[in-house]
Amino acid sequence: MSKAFHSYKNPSLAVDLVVFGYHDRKLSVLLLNRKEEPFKNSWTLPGGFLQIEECLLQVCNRIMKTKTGLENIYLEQLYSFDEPGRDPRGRVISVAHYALVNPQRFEVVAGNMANDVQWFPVDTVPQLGFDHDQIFGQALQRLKSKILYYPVGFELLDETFTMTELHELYECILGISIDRRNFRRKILDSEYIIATGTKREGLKNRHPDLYRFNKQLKQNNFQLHIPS
Amino acid sequence: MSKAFHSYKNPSLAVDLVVFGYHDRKLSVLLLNRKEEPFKNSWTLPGGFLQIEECLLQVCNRIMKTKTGLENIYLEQLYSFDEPGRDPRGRVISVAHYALVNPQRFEVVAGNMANDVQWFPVDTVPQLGFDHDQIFGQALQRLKSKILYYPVGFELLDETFTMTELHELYECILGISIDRRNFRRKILDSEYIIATGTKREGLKNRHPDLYRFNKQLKQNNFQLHIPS
DNA sequence: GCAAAAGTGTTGAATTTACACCCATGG
DNA sequence: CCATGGGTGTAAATTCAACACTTTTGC
Repeated sequence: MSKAFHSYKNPSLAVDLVVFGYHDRKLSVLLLNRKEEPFKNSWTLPGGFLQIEECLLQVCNRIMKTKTGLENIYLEQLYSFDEPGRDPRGRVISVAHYALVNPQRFEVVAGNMANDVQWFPVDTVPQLGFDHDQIFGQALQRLKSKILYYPVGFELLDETFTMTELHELYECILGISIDRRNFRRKILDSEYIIATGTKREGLKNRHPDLYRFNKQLKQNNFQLHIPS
Repeated sequence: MSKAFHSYKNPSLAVDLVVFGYHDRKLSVLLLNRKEEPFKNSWTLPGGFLQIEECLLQVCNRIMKTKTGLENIYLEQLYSFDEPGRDPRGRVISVAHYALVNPQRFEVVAGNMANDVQWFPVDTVPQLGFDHDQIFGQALQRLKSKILYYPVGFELLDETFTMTELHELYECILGISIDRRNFRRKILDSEYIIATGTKREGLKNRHPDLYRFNKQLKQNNFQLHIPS
């Protein structure tokens, strides 16, 4: 290594996670109640520091597992936050990521660093510690944009789902109402989903068709238009 | 500070810049020829390490100035790259940014760290050192997507410009041909540009109207559709 | 047979595309 | 007066938006 390479002091590098889940027809985010200062007893995003040998996705997965008990979930890098005062303990740069989880399939567990772990519907999120309000807002914005042209929503549903469930998910995330029939046509034309040939049983009304996400999708031919 | 806060060794934090310029009807990128190992005499993106007290945009601006002589240019964060082997000197995580420059308005100068600084048309970029091929590719992709819904292209042109110049810029960046008349209508309807009322003089044909970017733009009402 | 949710199709409106003519300028 | 590039409009095709009836099921 060159001498110059060592002559820099480095800020701490962290990761913060915006974990979205869809539960009871509500989009929620997973928050931790901190057991220690700073922001003791405040709600914050799960996060943690990077060890020298780890890569970012590894850190994310480690934090997921140890702080919330979740494993094997959809993760995407969001943005790096570097405001000098963002962490009162010192200079910390955080590479924020967001994750999409189907909460039915996982049980969340508070790790020993937190008093509590809880899902908050996105419209009832309390004020968060650090700059996590900003990170959360940006993640929500990203999710809203991305769902319009990429089938990211399927991560939030079960393996198979009905058209109505997918429709409600879109309305919930975007916060608008979308014509049921136009939505169906749009989604089916895009070939993002495939009918399984089976129907959901045990409902008191007509049994709806079940679909699954088409993983062998060649390309993005989906663009949902939202009325302004 | 808590004890835990100090117990992490931190990787070096760097910034790499993909500087785009538009010159002679070509989209170009600014590359540095390295004077030192690693990748001595190879072309790379300009980049540098973050000092403990700097924020990311400050680093970008410092590198711009010292390595290329450019100041006061459009900058946007792209992505953080963290492959463990990406820098042979050790563990370096790079927060890549991209920049848009009007090369007419600036003279590029090689800093004392580089043999040479040069604009390369994006379709003739040589193989780059580090993982800079990947960073460059991702930046180009981002620029192509962004120009479809955000008036980012104006940073590459002069303060005032003709419709034809803007049209050619779009065709060049997207690598497609766009109907001149439909493009004009789309752009004018979006109110992204304002006619200055003056015309470009001194041409041998009809004098075209000059426009400027509308900086008091309320919202994004622009969406360029590209035929698939 | 009735209430509740799911499946299906059509029509008018808006947008996009394709395309051609006239105008201003310099030589 | 002519060659070159710049300005403008219209008609057809496509896509989007709005909307209503029929089917299946459990009770």
